[in-house]
Amino acid sequence: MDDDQLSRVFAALADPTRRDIVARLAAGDATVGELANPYDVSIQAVSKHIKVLADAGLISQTKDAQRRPCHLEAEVFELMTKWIERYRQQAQERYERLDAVLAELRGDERPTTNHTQPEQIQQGAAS
Amino acid sequence: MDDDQLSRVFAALADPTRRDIVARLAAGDATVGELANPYDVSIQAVSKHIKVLADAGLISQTKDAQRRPCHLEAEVFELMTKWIERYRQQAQERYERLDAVLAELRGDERPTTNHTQPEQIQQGAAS
DNA sequence: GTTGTTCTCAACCATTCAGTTGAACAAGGA
DNA sequence: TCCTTGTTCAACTGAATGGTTGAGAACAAC
Repeated sequence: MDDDQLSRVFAALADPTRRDIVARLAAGDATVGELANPYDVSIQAVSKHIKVLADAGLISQTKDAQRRPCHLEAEVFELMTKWIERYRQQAQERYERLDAVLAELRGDERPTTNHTQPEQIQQGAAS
Repeated sequence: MDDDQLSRVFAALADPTRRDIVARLAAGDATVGELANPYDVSIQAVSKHIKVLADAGLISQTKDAQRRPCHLEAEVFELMTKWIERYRQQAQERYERLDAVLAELRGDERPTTNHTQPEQIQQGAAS
């Protein structure tokens, strides 16, 4: 089931430590110990993080004696990008279409940026 | 803090119900009740999901009498895409570079697909 | 064999999270 | 005014999550 994998991928990347591990693996393969070094937490904790990433298919591990070098798998990123792009584009198109409609209704030529008339509720998202 | 927002966005999309809500909002704005309709869970549960999405900045809500129409915010998707693309490209480049090196080492011309020699460990990721 | 290294597994603890029910609030309609 | 509708808040429950420590497996080196 692809849906489940997508959930695992997003969940895996929801953790800053795991995103950091991914970032470092992008620069080159590394063993569990090497990856664990920069962090304050135990090796076991990092090992768990790596397992989460591997279960999501974001990384793979090979065998080298006692070592378990981790390798970033680029393909899964495309799965994510595809999902995101689909809805981003749809939303973007709707946005532009609505702007055009609003502009036409007012006999205006320049589409406005403020597409929703009622007042906005700001309840979170300190961006 | 941008890092925290990225965590919230990924965490928000790690839930299939919330991804579904996003998908439906991509087709057009909808109230909480409308969004809750298709699901078996209570309206309160969906209201919570919507709050998570709003806190992540993925959607915004406006006021219409008692109603709270939800609107998909396309900009945040770009934040994600940017993060993903950075590491996907790095990994891809490394992958291609390694293939080239391996090919050269063997005096080969055609780059192989099997870039890691040791046996792969398959511990998860039923893709 | 014994020792040291690298990593994972198991059990546990604290926190977070997705769901529930019940109450409250805000706005429109009788 | 009272009632209904739409939504959120509060308190609770059970499951999942991120961390810990301790033990053990697998391998290299002595």
